Amino acid sequence: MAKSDKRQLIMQAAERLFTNRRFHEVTTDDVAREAGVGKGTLYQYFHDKDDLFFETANSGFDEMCDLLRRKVPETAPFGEQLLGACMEISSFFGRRRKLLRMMQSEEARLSVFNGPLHQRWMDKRKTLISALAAIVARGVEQGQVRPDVPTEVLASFLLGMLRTRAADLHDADEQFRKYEWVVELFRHGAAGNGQSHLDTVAGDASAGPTAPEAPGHG
Amino acid sequence: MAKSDKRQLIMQAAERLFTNRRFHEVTTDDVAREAGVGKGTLYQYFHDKDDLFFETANSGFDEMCDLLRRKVPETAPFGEQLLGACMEISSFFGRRRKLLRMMQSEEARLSVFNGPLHQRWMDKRKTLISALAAIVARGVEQGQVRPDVPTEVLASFLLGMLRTRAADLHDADEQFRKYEWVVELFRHGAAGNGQSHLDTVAGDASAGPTAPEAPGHG
DNA sequence: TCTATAATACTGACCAGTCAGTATTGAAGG
DNA sequence: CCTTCAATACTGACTGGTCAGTATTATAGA
Repeated sequence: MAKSDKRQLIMQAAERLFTNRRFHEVTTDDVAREAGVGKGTLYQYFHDKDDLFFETANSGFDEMCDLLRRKVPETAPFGEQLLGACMEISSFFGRRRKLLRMMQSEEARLSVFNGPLHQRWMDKRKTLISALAAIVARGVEQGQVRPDVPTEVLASFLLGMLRTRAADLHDADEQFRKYEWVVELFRHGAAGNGQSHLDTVAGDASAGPTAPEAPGHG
Repeated sequence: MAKSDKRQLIMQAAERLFTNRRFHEVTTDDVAREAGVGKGTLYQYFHDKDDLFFETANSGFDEMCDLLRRKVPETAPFGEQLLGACMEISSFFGRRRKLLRMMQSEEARLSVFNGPLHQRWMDKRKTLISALAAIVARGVEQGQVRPDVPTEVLASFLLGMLRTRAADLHDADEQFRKYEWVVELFRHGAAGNGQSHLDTVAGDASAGPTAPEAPGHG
């Protein structure tokens, strides 16, 4: 087994555990057992328990950036890109809801300090925001997005809305949990125009973002 | 000293510590010392360390609901209420940024489980959302908000946008951190109308007349 | 042989919660 | 006023268990 494989293996095990219990409720023995490796091996790949936790939480950004890069067609028109990106992120948040929680929790913690970890976290985050901002920028070029707000700011709000959809609307009417609503509200706001842009979508149940948790762990 | 005073005292000390370090990095000895009480006293007012943490994080909702109730005029027109509510919440998130983080972190944790604490948390949260939803409902009545999305859903997105503003836009251009932008984007979306509603805020807006503006918050 | 690993034993720091004892309060009686 | 007493609030040293990280040994593959 290659080195990187084993590192992956450990992080996956860590994710299964850390997403279901708090940091101090998961022991390194637990992680080693779950991963099927010796306890000492953890320390070959990670400096300490904190490092393992951080790396695990941090990995979510890489995965999202990957998704956007692979799944969103680079040359599509703005509307299509926006919808595609939101679909991918929504789907990710749905599949990996617990990882999202773990990321939120870690981000909340790190934001209090100014250490090197905070910097690394913000860099990763910025990469994701930039990817979204690039799409928004196309919207500006094509005259579909207001040019008077920085694209990064709009991208932050968009990501925030997707987060809200995934995290806070779990009990809301399924219809309004659809990611298309996020796009609709992001583009046209709550005032709307008295006419939903989602006529073709409202009754359609094909969207996937409400799928059950992927890395389930009893 | 009355009983409730001491309880307050302990929670304030707990907030100071828990907002700067993680749960497992704060000892009950720390809290007792910070509060200036004996360790045993903690256990007179809180069942255990978890209880103390929960109560402390949870208190933020009460404070926000209080603010909305006291500061937002009940009979004002929709636009004014919306702006007022956003100002109060933004201000709260600014003043108590670390408590916001603590709340996020706790919410992230609780959402993984289905215990009674989760229920209590969600109830408190719902109270806040309902208060916002009531304002949004006035907007619907007055024809200023689209009637095809439940007010609670819109309220969730609004709260999410305020959260994004407070938590994620800390490095953004100060101009776009103004809570008025949240209101603007919430109402009219990223597509805008090619004309900012925030003439006094948007630096490049060529339109002259100034809109009435609430004072900036600290 | 050499390297990476699993398995597991070990240790020393750490800490939540307890409880026996102390301080404070307030009421009742003189 | 002072004293006594009971009830309540409070304290902090102590304990028993926990656990991160290290050391050791044995094994397997290159």
